[in-house]
Amino acid sequence: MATTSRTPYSQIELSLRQNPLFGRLDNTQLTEMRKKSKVIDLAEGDVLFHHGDQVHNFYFVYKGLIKLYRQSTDGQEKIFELEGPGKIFAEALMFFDQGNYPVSASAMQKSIIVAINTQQFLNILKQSPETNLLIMGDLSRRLHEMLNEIEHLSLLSGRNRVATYFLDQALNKGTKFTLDIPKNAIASMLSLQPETFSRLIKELRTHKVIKVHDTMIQVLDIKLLRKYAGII
Amino acid sequence: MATTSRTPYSQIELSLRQNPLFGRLDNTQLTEMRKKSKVIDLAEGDVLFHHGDQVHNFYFVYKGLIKLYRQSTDGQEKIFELEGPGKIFAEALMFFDQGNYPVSASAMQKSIIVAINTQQFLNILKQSPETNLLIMGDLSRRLHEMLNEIEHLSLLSGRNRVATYFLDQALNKGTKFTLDIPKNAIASMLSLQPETFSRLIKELRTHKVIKVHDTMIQVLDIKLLRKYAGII
DNA sequence: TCGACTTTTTGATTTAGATCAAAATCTTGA
DNA sequence: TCAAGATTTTGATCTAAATCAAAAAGTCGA
Repeated sequence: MATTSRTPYSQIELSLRQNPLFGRLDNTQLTEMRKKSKVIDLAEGDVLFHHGDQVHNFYFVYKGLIKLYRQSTDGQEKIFELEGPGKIFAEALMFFDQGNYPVSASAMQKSIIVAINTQQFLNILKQSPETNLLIMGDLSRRLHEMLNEIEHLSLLSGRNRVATYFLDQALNKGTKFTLDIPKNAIASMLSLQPETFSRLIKELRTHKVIKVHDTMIQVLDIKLLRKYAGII
Repeated sequence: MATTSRTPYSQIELSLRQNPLFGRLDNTQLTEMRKKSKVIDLAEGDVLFHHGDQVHNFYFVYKGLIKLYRQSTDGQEKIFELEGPGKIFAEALMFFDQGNYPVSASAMQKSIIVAINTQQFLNILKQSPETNLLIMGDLSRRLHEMLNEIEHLSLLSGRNRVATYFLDQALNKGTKFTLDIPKNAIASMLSLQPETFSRLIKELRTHKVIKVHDTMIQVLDIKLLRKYAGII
C-alpha cells in the first residue's frame, strides 16, 4: 500500500522546482503549496487511484514509474501513458468540473511521488497567469498526442505502430537504446497483444531493420524503419 | 471555394453571444473581436484549412456542418469530429506554440461560419480570466472524450462501438432519432469501413435491437443495445 | 544454486474486419 | 422524368491480429 514517505520534502523540492509548472512560482507560493503536499512511497504494483475516484490531488514523480491505464470489463488493460521522474500527471483534471479521475494510476516500480492538493494549487494559480498558460500549453500538447494516437489506431496497422514506436525511441535516445519497461507494457501502449508484438519485433529483426539483444534495441536501417512505420 | 459571406455579422452576433465562450465578454470586447472577424460562406466540400496549415483563426459555426479529419497517405480518411451550429472549433490551438492545425476542416453541407483572429482573441482573453477557465474546461472535456475514444479503439470491437454510438444518440435525442450525416461518415468516425458498418447495423436489426427506416433509427431494446455495447 | 514464478517466444488455429466486386438504392440536376 | 452519379447493401474472399496452448527464457527469493 501507498505510505507517507520518510524522504524529506526538502530533498525533493529541488527537482520539483525544475518542472516548468513550478519554476514560475515564487517562494511564498512554493511554501504555501508545500503545506498541503505529501510525499508518498509506492511499492511496485501499488495503486494510487482508480478510474472514477474523486480527484483531490495531482502528482509529481520524484522517482520510479507510474502507469496510467484503464481496465475493460473482461480484464484487458490499456496503458495510456507512463510517467517517469520529473513528470507531473493528472494535472489536467484540475479544470474539469466533475472531478473524477478518468484513468487508474499504479506504480510499475518502487516509486516516490508528491501529492499536491488540487484546490490549493488552483488558488495559487490565480496569482500566476504564466503558470496558467503553461498548463494550457501542456493540455494542448496532450490533446495533440491523443489525436495522433487515435489516428494511429484508426489508420495504421500493428506493424506500422510498432515501427513508429521504435522510430520515436530512436529519435529521443539515439539509434541504440534500451526498452526500460516490460514488453507486454509496450504492447499494451500500442494496443496489441504481447504475442503479436513479439512477432512484429521478430519480423523487423529478420528483415534487418533492427537488432535485438535482450532489452537492447539497435536500429540498423532507419530509412527502412520509416517505411515500416507507414511514413511513405 | 470559401468566400466572404453576404450574411451580416449583426445577424450572427446573437447566436455568437449564446456560446459560453463569448457570453462572458463585455460589449467593448465583443466590438474589438468583431473588427478582426470575418463571416465566411462554404459550399459543400469546401476545405477551410488543411492539416499542417498555420493557425490564424479559430471558428464559430453559424449554420451547416464542419468535419474535422485527417487523411492517411493511402487516401483513407478518419473523421475526428463534426461541429454543427453554435459550436466553436480549433480554439484549442490558440495555446499551442507551434501553431499548425492538427487536422483538416471541410464543410459537409453548405455552411456559414465566423473566423475569429486567434492573436487578437488571446489579447482579449488576458482581460477575462473567466473565459480562460471556460477554455480550460473545454480543453479538458475534449481530453476526456479522446481518452474514451482511445479506450474504445483499443478495447472494444466494432460491434461494441456501433452499439455505443447508437446508445449515445438515443441518450441525447431519444430512442427514435435520425442519422443526420451519411452512414459512411459515421463509419469513419467509428473507424470502420462502410461495408462493416452496414453489416453491423443489419445484425442489430435482425436481432431486434433497433428498427431502421431509411435514415431513421428506433431503438427497440435499450437493455440489449447496452449488452451489444459491451457495457456488461 | 535451485526451483517457482513471470515474461517472452513460438506454433497452430480462429476470427473480426478489410478488401474486392457487383447489385440495389438513393440523390440530383438537366 | 430520367439518366448519371453517389451511397448503401450484399456476397465472396482474404488477411491482420487475437486466441489458445505450450515451450523457452529470464527473474528472484529462499
